[in-house]
Amino acid sequence: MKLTFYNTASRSKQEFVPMVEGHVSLYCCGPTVYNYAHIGNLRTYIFEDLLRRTLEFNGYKVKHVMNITDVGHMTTDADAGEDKMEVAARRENRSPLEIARFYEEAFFLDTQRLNILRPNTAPRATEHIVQMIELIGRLEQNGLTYQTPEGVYFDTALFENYGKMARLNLSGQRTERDEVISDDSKRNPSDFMLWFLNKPHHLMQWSSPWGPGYPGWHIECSAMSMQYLGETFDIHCGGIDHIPVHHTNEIAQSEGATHHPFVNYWMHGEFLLMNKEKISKSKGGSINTLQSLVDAGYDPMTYRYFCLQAHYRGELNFSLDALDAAASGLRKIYALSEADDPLANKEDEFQAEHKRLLEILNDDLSISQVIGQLHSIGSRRLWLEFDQVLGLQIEEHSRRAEEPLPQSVQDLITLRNTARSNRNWAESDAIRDQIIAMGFDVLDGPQGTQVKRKLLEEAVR
RNA sequence: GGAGCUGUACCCAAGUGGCUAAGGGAGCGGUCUGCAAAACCGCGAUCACCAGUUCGAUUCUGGUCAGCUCCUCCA
Repeated sequence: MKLTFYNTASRSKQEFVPMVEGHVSLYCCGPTVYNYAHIGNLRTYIFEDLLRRTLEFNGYKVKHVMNITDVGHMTTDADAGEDKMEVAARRENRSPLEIARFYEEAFFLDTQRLNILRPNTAPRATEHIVQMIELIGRLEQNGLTYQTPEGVYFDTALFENYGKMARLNLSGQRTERDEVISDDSKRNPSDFMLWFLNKPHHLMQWSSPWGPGYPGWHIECSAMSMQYLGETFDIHCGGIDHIPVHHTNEIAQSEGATHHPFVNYWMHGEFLLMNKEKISKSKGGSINTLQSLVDAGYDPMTYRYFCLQAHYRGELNFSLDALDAAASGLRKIYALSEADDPLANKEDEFQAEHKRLLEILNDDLSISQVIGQLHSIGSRRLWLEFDQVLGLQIEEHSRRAEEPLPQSVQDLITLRNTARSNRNWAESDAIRDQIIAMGFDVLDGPQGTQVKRKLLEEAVR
C-alpha cells in the first residue's frame, strides 16, 4: 500500500519510494549521553519508533541506525565554551567515558520501558574517530576546508547548496549575539568546525593529520551513517531543532565529500511543550525524566500513549492533567473484552476497517486519527492488530486480568462479604479501600462481588 | 533582523472548501450498587480576530493579535 511522508526537504508530503525495493535505510539522530533523557527527547524517539513500526507493518525490512554521541562538544565554537560531557564528569566526579556509558545505559532503559524498538546498530562516536578523520580528509581533498589555530573548518561558501534543505537565508542570519563568542579566524559565520585543535583543557583528545584534538559535532553523523547505510540512504530523522544547523551541516559535509545526494527523505519531530515552552535539558536538570513519571506512579505506556494521540509534526502540550487523561483512555483500551468485539466473526468488515485504518496511518503517520477510529470501532482484535504499530503492549497488560487473585485479597473479600451480610457498611467500606489500594477494582453487582485487577497503575497526585 | 511553527469545547487533541467539526479525559444526568467505584447509555464548539477569493471557509489568500521554536549545545 502507498506510503506518504512529509519531507522537510520539499516541505510537502511525498510518496515514499525506497532505493531498494522492500528495504529501508533509516538513520535517526541519537542522544548526547551526558544526562538523562527528558520526556521531550523521548517524544522524538517515540515518533521515530512509530515510523519504523509503520514501515515494518507495511512489510519493509528496515535497517535502523542511531548514533550515540559520547564525545563532548563545546557549547560554542570558541574555546571559552564549557563542554557538557566534561561538566557532567566534574559534577559527578567521573571520567567523561564513564559518564557516557552510564547515561547511554539509562537511555536504553528508558526506551525499552517505552517499548521503543532498539536500533539494529547504535554506533558510538568515540569508536568511529577514524572514519571521521577519513571523511574530513576527503573534504580537504575536495578543497572545502581551511585550517586555523582553532581547528579545521568547513567552508560553507564553497558548498553550492548550503542551507537549501533548511531554506536558510544566510545574509539574514543573526551572527552576533552576546552569548556567541565570535571567532575572527572564521571566513563565514556559517562555517563550522570539523576538527578542533589546540584545546589542551579538553579531556577527550585524539591524534589526527591536523594535530591532536577532537571532532566537531556534525561529522559523526555523516561518518557513521555512511559507514552503516551507504553514501545515500532513504530516511534521516531527528528533532525539528536540527534542521537549520546540524542537518544542514551534515548535508554539506556529506555531499561535499561524496558528490552524491546524502538523504532522500528528511523527517523531523516537533517539540513537546511544558507550560507552553520547550523542555530544556540544561534548564530542567534531571527533572522531567521518564523515571520521574514512573516515581509518580505512571506506567511508561501512559506516556507513550499520550504522545501517540498527537501528530508528530505538531507541538504537544504536556501536563499531568493531560497525562492522567491519557491513562484513563489507555485503561479503557486494556479493558476491552474479546467477547464484546463488534467485528467478531465479521471477517470482511474487519479487513475493510483494517485497510481503511492502514491508509490513514500511511498518510504521514496519522496515528492519532487511527486511535480515534479504533476507539469508535471498539474492536479488541483491531486494537491488537494495530498494536504492532502502537506498541502499547495491549495483550500483555490485559492479560493481567487473568492472573489469579493473591490469597491476601481473597481473604479480604471473604472478610468483606461477612461484613456485608451483617450490613456492617463501615467495615465493608474500609476493607474495600484496602483492596483498591492494593491495585484492584471492587464491583458489587446483582451476582455478588467481583474483584478485578487494575490493568494500569494509577498515579498518586 | 532572518527562518519556521501554533491558536479548534473545561483539559489534551484530530480533521475537512459544503452533509452530525474525530477520539480520549474531566464534568453533568441515568442504569447498576447498601453507598460507591468500574462498566454501559445520554448530554457539549458560531474552529483567535479582521478582510478577501468563493454559490459556500474553521479549512485557501492577505493582514492583525497572542504564544512558541531555531539562527549558541539542544529532540
